[in-house]
Amino acid sequence: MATGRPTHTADRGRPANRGRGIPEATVARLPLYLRALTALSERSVPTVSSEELASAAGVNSAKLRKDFSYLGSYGTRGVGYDVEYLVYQISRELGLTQDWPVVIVGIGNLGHALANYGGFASRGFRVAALLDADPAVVGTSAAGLPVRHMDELEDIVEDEQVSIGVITTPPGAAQQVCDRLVAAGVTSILNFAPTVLSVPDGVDVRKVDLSIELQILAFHEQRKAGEEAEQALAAPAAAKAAASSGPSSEPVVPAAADRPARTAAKLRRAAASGTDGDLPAVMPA
Amino acid sequence: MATGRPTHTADRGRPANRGRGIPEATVARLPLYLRALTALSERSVPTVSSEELASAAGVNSAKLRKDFSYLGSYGTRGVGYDVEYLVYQISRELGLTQDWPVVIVGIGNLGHALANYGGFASRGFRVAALLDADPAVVGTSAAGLPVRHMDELEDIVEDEQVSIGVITTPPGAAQQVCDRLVAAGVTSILNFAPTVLSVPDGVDVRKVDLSIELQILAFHEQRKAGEEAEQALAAPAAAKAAASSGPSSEPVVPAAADRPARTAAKLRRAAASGTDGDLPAVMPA
DNA sequence: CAATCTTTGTGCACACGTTCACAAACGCAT
DNA sequence: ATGCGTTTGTGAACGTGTGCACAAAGATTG
Repeated sequence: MATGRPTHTADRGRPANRGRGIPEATVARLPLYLRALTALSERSVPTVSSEELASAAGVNSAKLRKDFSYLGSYGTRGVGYDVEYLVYQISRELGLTQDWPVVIVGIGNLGHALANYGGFASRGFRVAALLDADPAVVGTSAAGLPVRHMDELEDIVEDEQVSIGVITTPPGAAQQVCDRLVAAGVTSILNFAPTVLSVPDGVDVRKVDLSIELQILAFHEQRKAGEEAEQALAAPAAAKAAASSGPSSEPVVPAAADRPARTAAKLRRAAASGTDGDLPAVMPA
Repeated sequence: MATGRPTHTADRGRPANRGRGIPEATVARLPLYLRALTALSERSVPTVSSEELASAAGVNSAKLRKDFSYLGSYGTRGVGYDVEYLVYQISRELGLTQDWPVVIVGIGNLGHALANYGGFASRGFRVAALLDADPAVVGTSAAGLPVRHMDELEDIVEDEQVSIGVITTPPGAAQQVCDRLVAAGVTSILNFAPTVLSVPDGVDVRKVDLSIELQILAFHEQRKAGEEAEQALAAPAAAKAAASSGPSSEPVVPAAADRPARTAAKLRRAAASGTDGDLPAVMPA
């Protein structure tokens, strides 16, 4: 998911995209490349081709080359990219060569888990403080850090120069916490609460929402079930046609036929719901 | 973030987008609308205009109307949309009117947190089982459910007709777990491990990665710091020009000037790193 | 029933993102 | 030094997503 950057105030007319205007889609992929490159670096691989790296990162090689072209020309034709150099360039571009203190607000199950998360400490991110409003939680510790009270938020943000905040509170408290973070000087927020946050210009918000991800998966799952149901209806006729032709012809049976369990489950599901329920069950008043 | 749907096999030439082809971007927003609508429904609001709903969901109203137009024409001109009816239509479109059993594999801190997550149980999603490979974890319980051993995976997926799996294992185990899930019949995977998963056609993967989100925020944070540094350099001249003109004219001081803490922190940060480090520090061999 | 007001649904233009395909550039062997 | 194989960097075509602006459609009022 990506929350678009906040309409970029003071955007003096740049020549379309050159100079420093790295496309948002590219920025979102740089961490992916960086991870793959770091793995290569640990195996002491000196250079890598766009094809190999693209495969490792799960993207198209042309896309990867274009992405890198926005950073400058760091490859060598006929050879590929220097792994170490690319790691450095991407790290620098992403701002990972500096220290990023982060506060986590809301130390419930999720906040606790994030505090312990390994991927946090790496890449220049450092948990500066854990905060919670609940007196029962304040004073306990998580991941070796004490949970401090919300009232200390402003002081911590100022003292530690925190510019990134992570919200893992219940949805009801999220906007309030967000406002306090912003007022204290935080300009980037990662929101795990299922709430739409409103922030002033110049503050970035990205959201992570388990429920939304599952709903998107469910949509595609339902669509797949519907399609297989259609294919199942069309299959007998096709099979019959195939049987009537010579044995040298390609089998016309749908590819899904070799996955009995999956297909069976989906068909049962498609039968259970209306599959193709184009008729509205209730009309509005 | 969005993992594109797997190139949609059997895509008989549809007239561009009509019939059932809801754009991916629209699908990703439907859960957002649904949440806002559910809140309105609980407050017994009968109808809502695109403007109001768009504001609640944090999107443009024209976009929202276009999104709804893909589902059909469920609004009434001059009035707006019937809240209850829209809730039903979106739920049906997303497949939330049916039951979606889900398995969570990897019951560490994060898996534990997700099992307890409230947004899980709602909207038709049900945790069918918690799985882990570690004998020390198997047998314990989380969120009232027993943690079962990985070896039971295949039986559970078949018995409970699970089609969605959530991976919260360490990165090293993710691909292996993914393969087993797919082999067992799971066709949608939500991956929390920082790994690129490869799956056969017809299987959807979506990923959630804290580290990537933070890196994207860091990039924009760095960019903002650089811009403010530029403005700070240009500001004195502008301020001088403003002072020389009459008191009735608008102040030319940049908007950031009323946020001392934020600006100060960023400038310190910009000074610490190269801000505009266009000169490469090391050249490749 | 006509005039007016509100709000939807969508045509259109534009911005953004993706992919193909190929010339230019480089290493290496002969 | 020349030629050959490899791989980058990017122009161009295409597809997707966004937002404006407005006609059409319904509600409402007199």
